[in-house]
Amino acid sequence: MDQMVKDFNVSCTNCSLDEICLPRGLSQQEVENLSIEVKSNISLQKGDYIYRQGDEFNMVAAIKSGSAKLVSNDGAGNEHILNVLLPGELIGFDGLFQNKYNCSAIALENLCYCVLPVGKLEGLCAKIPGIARELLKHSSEAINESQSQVMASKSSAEEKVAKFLINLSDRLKSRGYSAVQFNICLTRQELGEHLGLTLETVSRTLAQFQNIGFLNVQRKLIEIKDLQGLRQIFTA
Amino acid sequence: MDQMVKDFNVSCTNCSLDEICLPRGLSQQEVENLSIEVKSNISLQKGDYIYRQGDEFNMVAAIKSGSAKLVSNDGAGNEHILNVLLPGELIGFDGLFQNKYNCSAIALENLCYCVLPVGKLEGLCAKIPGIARELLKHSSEAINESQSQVMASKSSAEEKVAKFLINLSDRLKSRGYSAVQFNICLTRQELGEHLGLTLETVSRTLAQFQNIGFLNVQRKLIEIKDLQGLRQIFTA
DNA sequence: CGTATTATTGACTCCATTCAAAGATAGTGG
DNA sequence: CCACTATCTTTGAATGGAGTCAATAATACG
Repeated sequence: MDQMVKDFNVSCTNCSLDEICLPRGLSQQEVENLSIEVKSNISLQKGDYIYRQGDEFNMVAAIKSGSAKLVSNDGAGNEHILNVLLPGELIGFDGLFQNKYNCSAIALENLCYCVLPVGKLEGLCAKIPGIARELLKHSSEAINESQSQVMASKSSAEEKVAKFLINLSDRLKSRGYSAVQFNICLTRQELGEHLGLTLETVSRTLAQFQNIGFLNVQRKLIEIKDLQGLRQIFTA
Repeated sequence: MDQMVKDFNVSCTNCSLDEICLPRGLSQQEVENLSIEVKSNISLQKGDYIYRQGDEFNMVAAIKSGSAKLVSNDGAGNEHILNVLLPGELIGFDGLFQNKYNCSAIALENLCYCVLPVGKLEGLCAKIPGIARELLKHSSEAINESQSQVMASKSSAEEKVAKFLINLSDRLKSRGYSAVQFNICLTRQELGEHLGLTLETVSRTLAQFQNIGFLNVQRKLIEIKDLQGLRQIFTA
């Protein structure tokens, strides 16, 4: 018996991340229109690139599972980890300005992501009323995020590490993961590159938090034992 | 004799800043459509607010003359100057995400600006094909700017001050002002709040640059005597 | 002219870096 | 399974750059 064949590709319309990803502010009809243009579930292994700094800007991507890092090289040989990305988060907006990516996106573990090709963007903005607003909103979120990082850069090592852990915890929680136990997929070196500290200082600060009783640290596995205490480090 | 009365309001169509401001990527027809919605030439005095942190997001603004600073308060009493704004630069995108401004914009001297009301935005995006792209591009530029500030925050006091001066010099030059002599409208305190340094360190670093022969410093008036030398501080 | 604000300069302190060494863990191949 | 290696992490000691505290100087402003 003939039957309509359902497309089994996970699309935006039935994605569990639709509340935190691009579709969050769109109507069901709009999401369906968006869904058609999105290439979903591309998978990568640890260390693989989603895109490279300097590459021509050709897509905006959404992390579907796993995590990634945004790495920027300033030309003088210094690498900085701009951000760590979790499922539902969008990347690539930095490439719009000069039509090439301003940083590299690299998988920190096995990872799936979706792609919105840049060629479809202008058409989508015309066809889907809400999409321009949502894209701008996501950009605005990225601006806010960068700005709070700039502000955090003035603070002490303890505050930096505490803020990073709390921020990660909050974001994991809002995605349905445990807020108190998680794997930071970064080495101490990478944590340092993200926070503007040396790897030794990161190590010492984590050890200190463990001694106080705020954390249990086993290499990359972090257990937050006193979220409140950790929070007070930078609200005090 | 009856004659068409020309509107003498300076509008986007005949603004000298059209190559660096919002209209930069739009066709003449598109700029005319944009121009209708833009309220131009609002003037302020030193210290006045363009908008305040926490205010409802209701417009994107473009500096027309004079300069402004973006100030963010982190709630723990720390103020940070996110950026200094020059003619032709757009502000307010940070407000899109949460529908309220993430920082305050304050005039550093007598200042004129134009306003694009947020209510007109969605309509404009639909009516003017290029406008969504241009807005996104400006957001992307803001992201890139913030990201390079994050990276710069790791560097030494000398590098920070040198980068700030070079950056300002470049932007002034592209706007037709002198690249080698200008008035930084910020106090040492404010410079410090922008660069993540104390006012004393800023003062000492400027004095040092003067001793080397890179600068002539007379309070807020800066003369760059050796742009090349200044540049080498952070390219070396 | 007097006051408030802003800027400079010096001496001392402290936090994070640097340098160094040793320990822990994961992965590989015999 | 163990040995071997590479990578990552921890910890200690010494150093240094920017912060802090304090006093003075220069400028702006009513």
